[in-house]
Amino acid sequence: MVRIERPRGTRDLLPDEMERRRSVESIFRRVVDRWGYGEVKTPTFESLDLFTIKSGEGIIDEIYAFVDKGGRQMALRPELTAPVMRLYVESFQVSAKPCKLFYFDNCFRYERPQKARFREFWQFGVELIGSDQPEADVEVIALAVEILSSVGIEGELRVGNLDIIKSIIKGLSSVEQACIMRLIDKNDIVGLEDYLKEIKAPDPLSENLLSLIDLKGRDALEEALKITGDLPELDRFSRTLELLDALDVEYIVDLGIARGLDYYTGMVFEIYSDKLGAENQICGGGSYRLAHLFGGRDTPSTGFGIGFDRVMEICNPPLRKTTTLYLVSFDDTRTEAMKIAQKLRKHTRVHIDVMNRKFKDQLRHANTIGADFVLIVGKDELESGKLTLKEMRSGEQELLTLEEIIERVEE
RNA sequence: GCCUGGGUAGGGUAGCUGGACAUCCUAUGGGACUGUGGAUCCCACGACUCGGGUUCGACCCCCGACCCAGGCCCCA
Repeated sequence: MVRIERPRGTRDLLPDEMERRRSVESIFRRVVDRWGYGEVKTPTFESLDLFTIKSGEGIIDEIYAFVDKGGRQMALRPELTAPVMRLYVESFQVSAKPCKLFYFDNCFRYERPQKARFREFWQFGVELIGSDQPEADVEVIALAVEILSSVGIEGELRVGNLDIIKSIIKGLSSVEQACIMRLIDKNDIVGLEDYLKEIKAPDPLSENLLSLIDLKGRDALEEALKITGDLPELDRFSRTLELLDALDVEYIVDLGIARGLDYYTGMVFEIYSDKLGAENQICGGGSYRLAHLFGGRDTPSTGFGIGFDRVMEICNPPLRKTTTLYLVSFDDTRTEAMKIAQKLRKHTRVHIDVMNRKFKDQLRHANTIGADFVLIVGKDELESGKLTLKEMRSGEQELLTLEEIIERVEE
């Protein structure tokens, strides 16, 4: 017999873990609801084109792609921004702006699995569509920060801006620009220097670029101003940071972050945790333009995706404690016991023997599964109209009516 | 795709530079035990990741694959 194994990079999620995940999920949902975002769900697979148009070369070779029986090129979604924007173009283009959407779904990437990196993983994210104002950028950042802090995660927020970098290299070809952005994203400074020499970029450009991406922290903006001169993008970025300050959102300016996906335009941000291993980014986002690529009008948007599995690695969500009742019965009282169990399930969690175990073994089993109470439904009890409720922890028991029992277990 | 370290019952382990039915703990199911759990005892269940090679003989040595953990890369 061949044992079928779980596909590489995937996980089975067992009841305890699912309970933790549902707890975090419901906290996240509550936050985005308070901010007025509506949930959307898109298909698990889409046309391959949706992801190859603008997500960048990087994503193509890690996509789960296949040809369906009709000969169509399809792909399991590697991320959700593109699908949500496709959905937006189809359904929300003429709706009131801004359009505020959130999602929580699984994504697939063909990568080498390691700590907090899987081939099937979950993303919780939002897209704020229709505004290119700093206020929109700030709302999205602040929301990301609040979602994470709602489960006790205080990550390191880094905020950057691609417009500023792009203003310096706008004279270069688009291929050269893309290549430069990729090297910046990789933080490959040596590679970047080599590349600038290779394409014979003018010296001032190279110098400016290299010093710009090196800017980090408080003074970054002023320094950038010295390098680039007055730029409208700089003003906007300044306003963004001002608003973050006003909201007491802590951040580090980092003009060296570039993001792996090619569709980002202006503001970009990433949130890191020091509690994870090599895969320490728990959130990434920024402003982008995608709608026009999917047949819609050119529309500014801002969004982020949170790596849900990474969040689960580092947080301890509150778990709801439900009183567990184990109903012990005998051959001659089984039917009645099952009826009683049905009634009690309206009030709490109830187990009943389905193994035809003997009395003592039922009790033993109630103990091993951690039942809070055992309710004994025997002939004597049924005749008296009361049932024996035993508290497992203390071992104390008493005869009570069904109503009294309900009152007790609902406490 | 690359690097490092690993794969023995459901979980945890012992055995090994080759020798008979692979050790123990735990979990699970049953019994001792006819209406009072956690203990104890007994029984059952259940594994050498897979495929080659070397050998009279491989869990052990060699090669490869697969999978796992961690790192590179990339990302969430």
